[in-house]
Amino acid sequence: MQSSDILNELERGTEEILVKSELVNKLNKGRPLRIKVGFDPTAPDLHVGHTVIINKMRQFQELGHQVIFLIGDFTGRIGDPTGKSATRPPLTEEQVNQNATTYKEQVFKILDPEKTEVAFNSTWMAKMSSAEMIQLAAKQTVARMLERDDFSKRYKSNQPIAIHEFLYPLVQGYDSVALRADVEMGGTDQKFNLLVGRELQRMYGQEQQVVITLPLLEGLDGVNKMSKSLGNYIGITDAPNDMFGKVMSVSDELMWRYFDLLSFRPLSEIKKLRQEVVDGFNPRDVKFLLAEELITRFHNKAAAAAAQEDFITRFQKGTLPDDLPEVSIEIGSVHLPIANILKNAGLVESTSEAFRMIQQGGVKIDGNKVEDRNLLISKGTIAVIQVGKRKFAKVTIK
RNA sequence: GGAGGGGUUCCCGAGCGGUCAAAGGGGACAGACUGUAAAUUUGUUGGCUCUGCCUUCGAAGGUUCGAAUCCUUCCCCCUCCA
Repeated sequence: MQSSDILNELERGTEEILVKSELVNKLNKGRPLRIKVGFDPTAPDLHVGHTVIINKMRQFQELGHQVIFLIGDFTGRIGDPTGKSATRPPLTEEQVNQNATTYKEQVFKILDPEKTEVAFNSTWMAKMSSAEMIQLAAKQTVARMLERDDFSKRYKSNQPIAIHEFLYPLVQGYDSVALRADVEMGGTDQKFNLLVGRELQRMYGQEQQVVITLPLLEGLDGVNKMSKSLGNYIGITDAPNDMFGKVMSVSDELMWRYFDLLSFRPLSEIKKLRQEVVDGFNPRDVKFLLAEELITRFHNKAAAAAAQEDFITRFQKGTLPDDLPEVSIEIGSVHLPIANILKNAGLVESTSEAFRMIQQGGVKIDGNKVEDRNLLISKGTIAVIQVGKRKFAKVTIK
């Protein structure tokens, strides 16, 4: 591959490369570059939003570079300055190790384990003395810290900023010094922290790392960034059917964004698909392709095909899938009102919710809408109960 | 240390003695329409042994026939001055 082609490949899907000419110089050195990417140890359940950067890491690996998967176990104790929570309860070493294992299992679905170095920043940070920490803190000013977008916003709008939050970028930056990183990648929200790494490296007499930022992927709602707490994510360990459903529920607009950031298809092919949709091809079927690609990546091809078939029988033809979750509940008496059955089967949160669902016509037993909210279900009944479009179970009443 | 502002249901935010399970918005969920898309539209959004009852408005006490609303103490958050 030509070096200009390599650069184009690396640039694809990135938000910003600071500084591009430095990256070119580094690439021309002909040695494997050290590519640092930090991860938070508290959230080891990855969703596809995280994979945007992991895909990029893989790309570097394929080009022969050294990827460092840094687990911020020390930083995790400080708490990232999101403004949401002040301090986090410290994780035990055991928890960190367990999370790290979970991480690896997931990440190695994309990365090559042979070419990945896993590091923990507590390795060097835990040894740092208070005096050294203060020296580190002395290398940046409050004014500089307030340049960070969220800090300045919070400061201006009278939101609290705790002192320790200033330490977070410093520690993250110091990691780059400790690892002698050539390149550090992160989400656009990480830009400030990544740049602090550059400055600290210079102050410690090292060659400065190149900073590459990648866009944050929007969640299923298309508005907020994908996150577990918002529940708008596609988890990479999600079951094939769930993944398929989630991809299908994404808006047409957002689908293209997902193609850009998650698909391994060449840009030219994506462009062609767009044109086909403009010419009248059903976007739903293009979404099928995306779902298929993702499920193949995180599960396998057969699972992808099965999920698609299941989806078609379930939603296009309206029949129920074969592998319904089965629930059996025991009741004390001869029969129980439907509301309680729904609650006991875990199909609704409360009997009040059950009543609401019935009232709104969202409850079906063996395909028949339940009209009577006081309907009694007798012992020995076996029926497929459905609440809304997505929740259903084969319920056995004992 | 001083002065002031504030804590309301998933979130924002009204309410400031009864008509308050608490306006309005957001989100979410359900129905219609669809392509499990968008847009639109109708409705729901504390719990229960459900047309009634029970528990909620930072916490605990108190005043009152009656408190989210008044009083006391406590806890927490923010701002300004020093």
